[in-house]
Amino acid sequence: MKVLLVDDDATLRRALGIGLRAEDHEVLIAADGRSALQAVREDRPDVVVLDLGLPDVTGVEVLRQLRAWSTVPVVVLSARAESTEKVQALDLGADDYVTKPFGMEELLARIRAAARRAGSDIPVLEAGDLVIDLPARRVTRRGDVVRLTPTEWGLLEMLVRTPGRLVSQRDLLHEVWGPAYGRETNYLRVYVGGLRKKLEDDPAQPRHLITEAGMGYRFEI
Amino acid sequence: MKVLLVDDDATLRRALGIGLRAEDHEVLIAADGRSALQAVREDRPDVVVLDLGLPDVTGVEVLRQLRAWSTVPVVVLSARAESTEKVQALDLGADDYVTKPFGMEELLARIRAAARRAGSDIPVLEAGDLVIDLPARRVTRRGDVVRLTPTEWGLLEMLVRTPGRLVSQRDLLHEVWGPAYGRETNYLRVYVGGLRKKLEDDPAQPRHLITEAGMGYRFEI
DNA sequence: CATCGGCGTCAGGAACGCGTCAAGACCGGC
DNA sequence: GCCGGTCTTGACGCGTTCCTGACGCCGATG
Repeated sequence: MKVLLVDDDATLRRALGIGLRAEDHEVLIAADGRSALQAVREDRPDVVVLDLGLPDVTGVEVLRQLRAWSTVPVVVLSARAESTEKVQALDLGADDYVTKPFGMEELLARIRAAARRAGSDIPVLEAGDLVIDLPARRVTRRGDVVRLTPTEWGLLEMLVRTPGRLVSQRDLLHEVWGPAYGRETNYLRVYVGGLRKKLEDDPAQPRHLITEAGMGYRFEI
Repeated sequence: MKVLLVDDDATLRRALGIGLRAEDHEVLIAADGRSALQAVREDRPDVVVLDLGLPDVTGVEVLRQLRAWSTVPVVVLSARAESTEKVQALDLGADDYVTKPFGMEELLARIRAAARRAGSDIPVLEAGDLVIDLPARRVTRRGDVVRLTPTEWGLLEMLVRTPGRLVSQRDLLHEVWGPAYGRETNYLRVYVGGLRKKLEDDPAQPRHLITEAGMGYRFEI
């Protein structure tokens, strides 16, 4: 599981990082709000641990911007137990709120809980005559199984994880082909074409795999 | 029979473990919810004994997660006799609910009962002219018994436990050959070939043991 | 109207993964 | 020790998947 750790305190980062890695999580680090937002967009972590006391932007502001487009579970850390801030954070879509000082075990537990809650949101997605079962890795169209190659799966999975939402070309390439393939948009054209041929009634008039010229693609239910 | 024991209390684990092993069960241990879910996925126990008072996630949450994809019988242990929690657990698919303190004999009986009930739930899987009886470790094809080697059985069992669902090469190797055989996909090719020869009408055109190139295999009913 | 950038399509050829086979190693029972 | 069954291992052919470049279309731009 990928965990993004947003905190300006190097000591705390180090301690949490050790604990998280001990549980086989992949740990990403961001020391300020700007890079935190960038990291969520580019690396798609499964959970974000966000300290409200950041140097540049307030943590609350980071959370607000994040929630404009992402549903990634966020566990908020704060030195203050003040009710107002806590309410504010939870209203903005934080999944949990942990007050310092806290036990490492408790935090790890809350992170796991948040990730698990989020992970079981959409087991199968139905879109018209398509049924997309992500955990089973199975797509059916009007009841018939559709066979996809691994690359086609990676692309479809990335799009389907945020239905209706635009996913940039850069992020798609980053996720499916790796960070090095920053601007090879021809891959995308070829594979989106392949997916449309397999999934759409009329590949020339796609209803699900929508192009946003110059930006990316979105999966429309 | 494989029993997964999920409890954070080492004393209780030890006591139950002795009792279960005395009845010729194979006992697996998990001390928290996360490893419990992992253990069910990877080791496919026949019964799960789940203590609701776990350190990380609530036992109820573990149960909910589990039921998203597994039908393994679960016997719940709890210190509280509160009706709400009990109802909640049973609603989520627990097969039995045991309140502490309990007698060892009682618990063992309930475990046996749960396993028996579950065993008669899906005793056999019928797929075309195949009948696969997991508890009896027996496969028949058009009424004739098919002889399988231990490795072939392990592979088939892993695939058949989640019909229609893709099982990754990694998980198959992990379960049948052990964690060390992370990328020896040649084993899989050889043994899937052997199974097809024994189970499929036309091994070159398999209808049940389906390959998903680069990803894994699935058992199609 | 001409140009340009972005998208969709297609069709090789390369690279990879899969199925098969057979020889040898290993391990049990006798 | 011998024998049968089982598992491992490597090699080979073949089909699938992936990459790559070329081309046409379309809308935007000047």
